[in-house]
Amino acid sequence: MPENPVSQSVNPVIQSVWTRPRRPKREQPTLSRDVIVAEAVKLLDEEGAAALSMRRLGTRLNAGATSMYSHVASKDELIELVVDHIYGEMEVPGPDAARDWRTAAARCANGIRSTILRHPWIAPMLGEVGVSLGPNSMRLTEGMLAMLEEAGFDLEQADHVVRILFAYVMGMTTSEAAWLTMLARSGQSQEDWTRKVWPAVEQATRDYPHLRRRYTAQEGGRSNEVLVDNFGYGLDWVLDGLQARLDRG
Amino acid sequence: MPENPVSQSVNPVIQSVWTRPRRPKREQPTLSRDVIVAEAVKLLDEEGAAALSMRRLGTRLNAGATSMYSHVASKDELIELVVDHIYGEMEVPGPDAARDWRTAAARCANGIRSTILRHPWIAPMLGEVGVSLGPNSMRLTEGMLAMLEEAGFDLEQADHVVRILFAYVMGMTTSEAAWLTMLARSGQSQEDWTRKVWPAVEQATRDYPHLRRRYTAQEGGRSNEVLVDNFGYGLDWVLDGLQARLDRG
DNA sequence: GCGGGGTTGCGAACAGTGTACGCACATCGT
DNA sequence: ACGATGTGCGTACACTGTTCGCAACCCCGC
Repeated sequence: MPENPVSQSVNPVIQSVWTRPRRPKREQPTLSRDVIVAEAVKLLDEEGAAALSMRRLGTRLNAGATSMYSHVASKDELIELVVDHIYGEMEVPGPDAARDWRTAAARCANGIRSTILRHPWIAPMLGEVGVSLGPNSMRLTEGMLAMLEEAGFDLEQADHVVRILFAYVMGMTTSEAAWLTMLARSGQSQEDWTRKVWPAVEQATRDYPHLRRRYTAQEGGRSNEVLVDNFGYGLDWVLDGLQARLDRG
Repeated sequence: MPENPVSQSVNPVIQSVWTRPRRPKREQPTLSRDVIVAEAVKLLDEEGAAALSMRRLGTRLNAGATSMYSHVASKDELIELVVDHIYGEMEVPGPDAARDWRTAAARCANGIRSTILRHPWIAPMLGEVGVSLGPNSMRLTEGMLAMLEEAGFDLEQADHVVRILFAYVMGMTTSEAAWLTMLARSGQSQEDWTRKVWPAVEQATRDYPHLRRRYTAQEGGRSNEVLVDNFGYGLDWVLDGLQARLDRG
């Protein structure tokens, strides 16, 4: 029988138009921006930035490779949405936080830091996306600006402060996130990894005594508390400067 | 005459073994790590990060697509080399800078900033590469550490300071670089671009009065001086905190 | 009822990617 | 003179993002 040349795709032997399984009924639009973005975040959390491809995302959603393009214009746009989704996880300073703006700012900074460390793949994306008009990112800066103005800064000062604060947090957290992702990619523990590259470090620091002393001092990698302390120090310095500026008028 | 089909792959008709042009004589090894990295930097400067592909790089070097793999293990490794090459453009504080560590640190920070802004594509790469053992990156941190210890900080403090300072500089400069690259990609001037997206901004800031006031206040984008001032403020704050810590012991 | 827009899903196809493999050749140490 | 070594490169493979056109479904006006 049937060399039926109707073959319309993978399997050249097609039984008949009548026996061919109909496409599964569409109960309701299964795809939407929200579920796409949510699944992308899940994929990124589980497998990292390199694993995000439209095809993989599609199969995870039981969808075809190109089915997302009705809801999202391009992969870059998807990434912008993902970034704003993560902004949405960050805590916004409430309106009454101006009473103690200093702890409110520190709290917000720490919140941003831990959000990024929960999704370390976001750090390079933040560098590529830059300033965005996403609603969540705007909510965050709006909250910050409002709090600072309430606390006595004028518009320009508050603008500077927000920029400086965010820059510090992003810079500090980006390097922590890079360390985390490299560790995750190697699949080893901190101790294993440092033990493994130790000879290379020793050889590379041959001509750099201070660096060598630094590495030997903190052998086995920085512990989490050390990192938090380090983050807190710099944050305090920035907030000190901020306070001085506020007192000065 | 000279339809000399130099290629034997594209054109299946091969005249003869004898008439086939011999491969051009190799005068001397034309490829090396250095020329590859240098050309990669040039390509990145001219066309941005998205344009860097092994094939394009190869053709720019009059080489085949895969000829670089004798000198460079992978594209990721090439990027690490490129990053360290850029580190090499940054000014390292000299040994006598400890006399006035504050201006030395500020000078170094400004140097890092302007180097990054000269190569804005590097910002996301710094986020992906993280800490590296490249010689130039080590020279820089070694110089910083040495200067700070000379100035009176102990090892641990100097470590903190370097990390905090770099974090601030990277964070601040990354957002500036992102703005620059987006501008370059759109091919428009600051004014054109802001004018063009203004309605979108106006609509997006409907519910965010502080943000809207901020945008309207600095309409037409931040000028260069404003950016430098902004960078300098935060830097001063960080250095103030640093100074206080030094005075306290 | 019953068309017909408009939207959503998707298979195929296209141009372009990083890179593994193996062959041709040049160079060099013996 | 001859193998060992290392460099250049054509080919090939598995993927990538994205376009296009077609099929199926929804809803809305008749």
